[in-house]
Amino acid sequence: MGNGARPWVLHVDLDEFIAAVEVLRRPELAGLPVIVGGRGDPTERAVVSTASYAAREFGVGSGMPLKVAARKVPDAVFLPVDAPAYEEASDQVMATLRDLGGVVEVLGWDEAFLGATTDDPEALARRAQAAVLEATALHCSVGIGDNKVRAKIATGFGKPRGIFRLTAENWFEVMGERPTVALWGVGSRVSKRLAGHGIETVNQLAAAPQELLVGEFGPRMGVWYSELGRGIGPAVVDDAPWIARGHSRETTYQQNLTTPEEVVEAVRELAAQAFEDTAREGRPVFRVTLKVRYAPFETKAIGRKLAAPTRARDDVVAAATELAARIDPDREIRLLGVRAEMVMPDGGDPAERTPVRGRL
DNA sequence: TCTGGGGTCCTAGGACCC
DNA sequence: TCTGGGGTCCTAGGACCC
Repeated sequence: MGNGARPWVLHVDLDEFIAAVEVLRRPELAGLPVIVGGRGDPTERAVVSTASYAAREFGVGSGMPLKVAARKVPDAVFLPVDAPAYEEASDQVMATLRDLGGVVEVLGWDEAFLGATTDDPEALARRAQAAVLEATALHCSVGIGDNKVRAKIATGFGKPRGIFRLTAENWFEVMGERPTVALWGVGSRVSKRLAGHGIETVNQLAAAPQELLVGEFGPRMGVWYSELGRGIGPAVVDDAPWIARGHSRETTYQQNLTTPEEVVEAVRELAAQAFEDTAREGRPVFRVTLKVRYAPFETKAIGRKLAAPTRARDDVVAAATELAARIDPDREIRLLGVRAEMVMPDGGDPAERTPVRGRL
């Protein structure tokens, strides 16, 4: 064989990342049900960030309300979220991956794509696992694919601590009979809309006429879902530094806000905080958006483009305050958020953007 | 059973202009 | 009295991800 080397996409995903970082600094917690979320108080309104595998055996998972988790595992260890600690561990992991010689595209605290040309992607995957373990004492799983979609989905079949390869060759064999919601980028809503057209499985999505999907989801998402069903997706791993389009601050109140005064005060505070995040980057704010969650769970967005881009805190706070007047004062408010956008939503050439969701 | 906080991107539809 | 077609910009809202 002259050279079987070809480009591969690896998706590296840390196992129970946040819980694992906590266990590293508190070894006595190893093997116990550990649940990290909110301020670590399971009586508060907050959700699970990560549960250790021991806790997952009781049915606890990310996104679950802490109160529910506590009911399932009353003697679990509940810990508060410590973002700086996870960022530090994450930085170490990413630096280790970069040393492997490929292109690293960071997706979040605990995952990254690794693009490399090799004739033995499994060997590279094992090297990545060993290097990360040695540098950080953290375990990870690796998905190998001929594009990002397949690599990302493959990782799930490798967990924990494993490696799985998913390519055009075994795509339908592995994914064909699975429900569409198993696809990266298809959630409960889209899977229900697909089911409305009789599309329940990946096989059925792959066979569906593209015009049908475009009619249902629009020109971009329709085409995207059609390709997703066949496992088709972008294969270019891009290590360009990530630049945030905007920053937001939001808070869920332990007691619902009930008076206009409380609401305005909260909005001003959140706006000032969101402004600080943008100011730190020295970029102007183009647009301000308010997010309101009325009890029990109805979300509204109220936004406005600024007359002129601004770098002044007072402008951002004033715009948010003005928008706050449109919040219904007769309803109970359980969450408020303010987002300051530094790039217009339609900024950039749409043709250059791939609708892969989930970038941190 | 009760739902975080940080993001990204897409679409529908109204306003406005020629 | 009845009533174009096309384009752009903007807001609201939806959906998804970690």
